Amino acid sequence: MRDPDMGHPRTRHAGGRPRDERAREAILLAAYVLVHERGYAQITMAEIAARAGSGKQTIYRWWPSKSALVLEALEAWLLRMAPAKPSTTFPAFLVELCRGATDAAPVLRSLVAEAQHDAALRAQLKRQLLEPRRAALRKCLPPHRAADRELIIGAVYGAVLYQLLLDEPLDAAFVRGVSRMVARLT
Amino acid sequence: MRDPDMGHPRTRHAGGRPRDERAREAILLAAYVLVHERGYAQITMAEIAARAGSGKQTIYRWWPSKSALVLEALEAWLLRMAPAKPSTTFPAFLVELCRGATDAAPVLRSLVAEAQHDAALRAQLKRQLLEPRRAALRKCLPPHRAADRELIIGAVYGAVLYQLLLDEPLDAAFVRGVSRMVARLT
Amino acid sequence: MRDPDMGHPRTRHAGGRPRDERAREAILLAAYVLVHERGYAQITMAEIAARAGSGKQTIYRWWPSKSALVLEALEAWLLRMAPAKPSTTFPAFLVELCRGATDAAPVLRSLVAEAQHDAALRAQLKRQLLEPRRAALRKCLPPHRAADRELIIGAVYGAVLYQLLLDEPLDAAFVRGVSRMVARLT
Amino acid sequence: MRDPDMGHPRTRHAGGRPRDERAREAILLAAYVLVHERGYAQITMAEIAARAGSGKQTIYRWWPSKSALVLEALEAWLLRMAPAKPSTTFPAFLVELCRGATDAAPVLRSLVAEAQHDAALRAQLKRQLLEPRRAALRKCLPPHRAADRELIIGAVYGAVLYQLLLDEPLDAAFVRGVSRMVARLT
DNA sequence: GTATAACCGAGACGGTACGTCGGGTCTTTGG
DNA sequence: CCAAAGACCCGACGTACCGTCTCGGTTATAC
Repeated sequence: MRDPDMGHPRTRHAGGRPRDERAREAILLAAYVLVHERGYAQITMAEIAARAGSGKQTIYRWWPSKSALVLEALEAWLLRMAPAKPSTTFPAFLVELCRGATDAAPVLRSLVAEAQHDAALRAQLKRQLLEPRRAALRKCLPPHRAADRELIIGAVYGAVLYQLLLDEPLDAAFVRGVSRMVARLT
Repeated sequence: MRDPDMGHPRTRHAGGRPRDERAREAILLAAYVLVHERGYAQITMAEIAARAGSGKQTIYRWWPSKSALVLEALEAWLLRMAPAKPSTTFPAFLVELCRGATDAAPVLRSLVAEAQHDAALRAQLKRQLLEPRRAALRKCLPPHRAADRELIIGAVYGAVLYQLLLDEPLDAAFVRGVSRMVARLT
Repeated sequence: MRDPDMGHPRTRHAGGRPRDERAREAILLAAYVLVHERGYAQITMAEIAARAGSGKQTIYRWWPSKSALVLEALEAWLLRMAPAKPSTTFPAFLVELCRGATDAAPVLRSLVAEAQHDAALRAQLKRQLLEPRRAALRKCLPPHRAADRELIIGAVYGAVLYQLLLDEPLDAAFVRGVSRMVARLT
Repeated sequence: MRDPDMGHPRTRHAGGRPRDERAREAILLAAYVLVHERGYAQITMAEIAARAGSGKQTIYRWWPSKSALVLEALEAWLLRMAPAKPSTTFPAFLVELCRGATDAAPVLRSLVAEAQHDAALRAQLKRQLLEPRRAALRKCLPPHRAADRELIIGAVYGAVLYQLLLDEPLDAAFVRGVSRMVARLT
């Protein structure tokens, strides 16, 4: 979202008041926190605006919908939480993944849920959230036939998704089990 | 703590007009068909009532919410579609599972989505829909250490869930791949 | 309502269970009391039935609508309260009228109100409630030109209606004033 | 206890989109016209909103109930229809009154009806609609003892109310009759 | 400076669905 | 056939939230 026009280090801003970055951050934070606390469906745009000390229009000026806002709020949060250097072994990767997923669980779940009635959001979710992480996982696995590798990746993310969506824990036992399973497949 | 109707195998209906079974079935069918055709979020309770030739109040008398209704609608539909005898080998089971999941995809997705904002529905979904199918899958797998077996089951259902929720196909290639993967794990 | 078939001292009752007079009276009383206590609009048919210890259908079997029921309930009550012999002088008549109207005020008001959206009830109200009382008043007035007499009657009932509907008292002062006014007109 | 906006003759609109006066007028007009055409009970808030090209919420934002809305709609209509200069003789006043009451009959009746289940509306009706007109009538009558004068006023408005609520005409004959009656009392 | 333009908070707007309520009908069991 | 019970259809209610529009004001560049 907000692809900056490719080459201009700062958007040219040809007159008019510039965007208020403080408002932007306050909105993203408010969206994340509120959805985390009470769940996507319980939160209204008016409430996010009020918490961020902004007006609703300021939100709709920059994000097309509630779901797009929450998706970016999640991305921003993941970015803040990202480790200095990425994991390189599978178990380390999985630990990191499970930790992040557990922390952001309510938001993540809400987004996956919302994406089920919105094909555009679904595509965006895959492109912006999932695909980069699939790529990261790919680097942690030994070489394989491509089809097999993608299947394993699907099984790993699927298992995580299952635990996440059905209230099962993403704990150390889960990590150990999946790691062993993956080890046996490679 | 004694069953009050004293030996009557079914509750005897103690006065008042009995529940109209035809309305019940019409409502469940309408809910399933409409959600399947146009998607959960696009369908209103009023529309389901109209299609079923019933009043909204009749729906709310028996189901507490749209999601509870759609869950029961899905169960009723699955019951109608259930094969005469259950599969016994893993690939046959998976084929059957993928076929059912593909047919009911819009409804299934909606329910998983809705369950993300509703812990009670989530529990009900696990208990009434998932757990029986996990048990069925368990019978198709060779004996294992219990922990490993549950993990494999989670990976299989997770992979299916992933494909289902993210618009990926549950096709023959997927079935072959997962079958091969499971074979290597056993 | 329920014009008794004129000549049969008891309806012929050709087989089947006879009407339960106790239920009829309980319903009329419940209707009157409840409307008197809480007002027409606040009372539901279900509530009247419950208070009367009857079913809703028993009400609808004998009365076509809520307004018809309340009208008959009022008539029954007025009948019970009717004095042994009718007044013959105007002031005595007016005293009696004001007393009855004050006692039954909530019910009377509700009926006049309801009659405003229901032409049939309006006609019935005039025919069954008002016309007999206009006739009674006519007898208390000295002879006049017909047109003048009807106008005076209209002014008297109008003044009472005004006080009744607008929360003004139908007290001794009112009676004295109207009596003096009528005296000057005759 | 000082007017906070310090000399500004009209409230200064302290932020936010100001109330849309066009919507306000459209709603009042729609309410009046619809109630006039089809009757209070047959009209729904949704219908008024649709006819006014507004949303239901916009109505509920500014009026607490259908009856309050219709009362204001009637007042607005009476204001639009008000004659340039008020009548000064009683017969002229009565003609004017009967004409207005006949024109607005369906709306007026509905309001009186509704006021019977709502003490607040009843008070408002008396204060805003009736009291000013009683005062106007007072000026058309020759001096009297106060108690007698109020009684005459009550009888006149009562007679009009009676005709209005019971489907009797407010025609020339009525005006002549009442005028004659009042003449004899003065 | 002053004009212009895009921004900001606030909050009213049109619209859609919600879940509830009550009127009047229908369908049981039982007397 | 009547009575109690209670489910049924229908349709209006008042509320909630979405995403848009419109104010008064603010803060930048452009002239």
